[in-house]
Amino acid sequence: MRKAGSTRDDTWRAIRAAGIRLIADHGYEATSLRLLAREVGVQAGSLYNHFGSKQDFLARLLTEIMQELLAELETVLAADPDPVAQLRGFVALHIRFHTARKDEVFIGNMELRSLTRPNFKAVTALRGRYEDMLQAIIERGIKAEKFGVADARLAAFALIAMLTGVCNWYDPRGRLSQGQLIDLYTDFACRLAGYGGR
Amino acid sequence: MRKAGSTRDDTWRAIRAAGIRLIADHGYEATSLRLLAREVGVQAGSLYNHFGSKQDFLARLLTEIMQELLAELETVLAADPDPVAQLRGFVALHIRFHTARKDEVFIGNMELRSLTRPNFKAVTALRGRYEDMLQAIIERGIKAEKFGVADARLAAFALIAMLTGVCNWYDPRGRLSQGQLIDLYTDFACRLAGYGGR
DNA sequence: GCTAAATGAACAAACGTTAGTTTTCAATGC
DNA sequence: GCATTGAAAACTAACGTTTGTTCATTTAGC
Repeated sequence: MRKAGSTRDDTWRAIRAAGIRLIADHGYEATSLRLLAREVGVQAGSLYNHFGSKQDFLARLLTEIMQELLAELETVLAADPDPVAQLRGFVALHIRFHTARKDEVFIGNMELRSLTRPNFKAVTALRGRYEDMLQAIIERGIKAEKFGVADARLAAFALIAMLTGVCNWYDPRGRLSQGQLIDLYTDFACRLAGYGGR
Repeated sequence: MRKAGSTRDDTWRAIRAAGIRLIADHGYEATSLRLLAREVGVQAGSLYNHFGSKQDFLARLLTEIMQELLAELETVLAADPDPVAQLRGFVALHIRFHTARKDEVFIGNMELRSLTRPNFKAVTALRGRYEDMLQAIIERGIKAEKFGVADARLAAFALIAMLTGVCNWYDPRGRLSQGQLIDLYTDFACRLAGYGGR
């Protein structure tokens, strides 16, 4: 049987959207395929027309997220070689991404542990590149005598952790707008990097 | 049947230790009571002599952790009323706690979602008090004209997120010692709070 | 008419939890 | 100091669900 007006892409998008929401709410392990299927409006077995296994599904979600984040970061960095501009761009991108696509980023941080070893390695490799890119910005800023920190790698970790925290509490209807958040966090980031100009 | 030389407290400590390690490694949902029991050297049913349910067990772990962290913070704050000293004390305590008891803190951050509503509310209330205490330090620092930040609440969130990040990657055999970490993060925190003296 | 997407039923395995039984510990009375 | 006893902590076995996944079948799209 095949549903009227159903195409591969439409169904996949519905599965993806429901999966992200359910996993963000209940966690990967606690999200059963039967619940996911019900949310999509389909039987559990039908999901296997769209992924090989539950584990494949998670790996695909997390990989895509990290790849998109990396691609956007590369665009930002290509726009201006100046370390100060790049740090500002990094903060703005990170906050925008982490507020606009909160659920996806949230599971990207929380569900790494649910990946099998090979999938885990693949996704954390992408994450490692992201960290390395921020570290490189900071190091070039130090060479250019714009930034001043004792340990660029630790500063990168501290910055990312600080910025990523927003996806734990951000509420679009909350006290602060996305723009305000970017401004405030940019200030924090510049202070942390030891940037005098601000 | 009762094992030779087994007392309530000994077994509970073993269950607690194994539970923390297993949940930190695989997550709460993915940690079965049979695996936990095997690790303790006991049958699955025997665990119910020590907790009412798996959910009770998790709630107890997370509550105890937060209570201990809060108690230690209160001791630190009582030692010196000066906001600058308190901020330094906060950072040192937080890093010490998050490196020495990495696994416990890790599950304290990750497994909140696995708590039932009432348990969740109880634990996040404790966490809220922790955040409020840091916010209060910052606000008193601003009044004393030692600190300068536009938004004390956001600064508190940013600080805690930054510091809590260490439990995601800290390795006791890693590049930086606990003492070095505290020094470097204290510097970051002071910068973030806009403290000129440092 | 061929392929692709959906169905519904079934699978074995694993889950949290309970019940009844057995063994040990610790306190009591002599 | 030794025997008795009640409670505590462990065992084994089983329960009813739920889980991820498979398979043969049916139907819609190109």
